[in-house]
Amino acid sequence: MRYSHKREAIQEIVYGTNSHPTADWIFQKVKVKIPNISLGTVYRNLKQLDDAQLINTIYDGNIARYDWNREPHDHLKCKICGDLIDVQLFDEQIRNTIKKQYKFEADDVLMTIIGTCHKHNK
Amino acid sequence: MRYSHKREAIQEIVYGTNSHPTADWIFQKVKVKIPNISLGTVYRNLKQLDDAQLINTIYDGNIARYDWNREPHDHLKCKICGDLIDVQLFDEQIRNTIKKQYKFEADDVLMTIIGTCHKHNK
DNA sequence: ACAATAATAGGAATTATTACTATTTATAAT
DNA sequence: ATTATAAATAGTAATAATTCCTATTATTGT
Repeated sequence: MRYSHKREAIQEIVYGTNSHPTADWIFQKVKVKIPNISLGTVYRNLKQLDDAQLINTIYDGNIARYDWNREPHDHLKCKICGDLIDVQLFDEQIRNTIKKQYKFEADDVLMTIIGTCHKHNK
Repeated sequence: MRYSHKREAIQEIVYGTNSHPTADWIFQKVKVKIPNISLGTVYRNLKQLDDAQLINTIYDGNIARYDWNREPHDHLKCKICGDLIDVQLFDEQIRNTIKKQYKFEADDVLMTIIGTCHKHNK
């Protein structure tokens, strides 16, 4: 993968937020610094960064979000405000159980817990 | 929700497969029985059936799939053949841990394990 | 400096899904 | 049974997210 000024800028933006941004959000941000960048370039580079294991792609409903956090982790999704919150659950335990119980070679455990976050406590 | 011949046919199709079909797959199937049905009708009725808790919507990457199985369960997704396999994991345990550890009122635990299914064993 | 080729802009194409509107249909009231 | 009502529908347009295409530009090895 050859160096590119634009890919670097895109990566910096993903690394600079905890908000699990969408491609379009990243596009809006990067456009401020590099006005002539195109949305296609953002998508292409996000894919390359994902392939290179530099970022992570999360599917939230039917929209892709991007995450700098490469550690195995899970998400709490608040059904009220839509926030995605990072949490660490029992990854290794689950992986091993699955392998034994279901004869399935597990690479990755994707877990999203839908509910209501603490901001909305009555 | 008023009775509809088409909704009944759509529901029967979802209930008649374990393949977690997409809206378009369902549309192709129902069209054989009811040739003048439209894709919009399929989407509208799938949404109504989901709202009425008669079926379940699963987001697989960024495509919606539908499932008759309303029991809390999880999925193994084979990265080679794309199959989604139903499994039962530790739902209650996870739900309770999350509630205590993260102050998050969990309604639903969505878990997908990415890996390689037994069909592809070398 | 230059050649090879990856990266890009800009826009078209694609895919999944939702929205709109005139017409049809289920069903409740007469 | 007839009629009134509002939900359901077909057919199509619109939208949203993403990918594809092609002529041009930029990076990098020599």
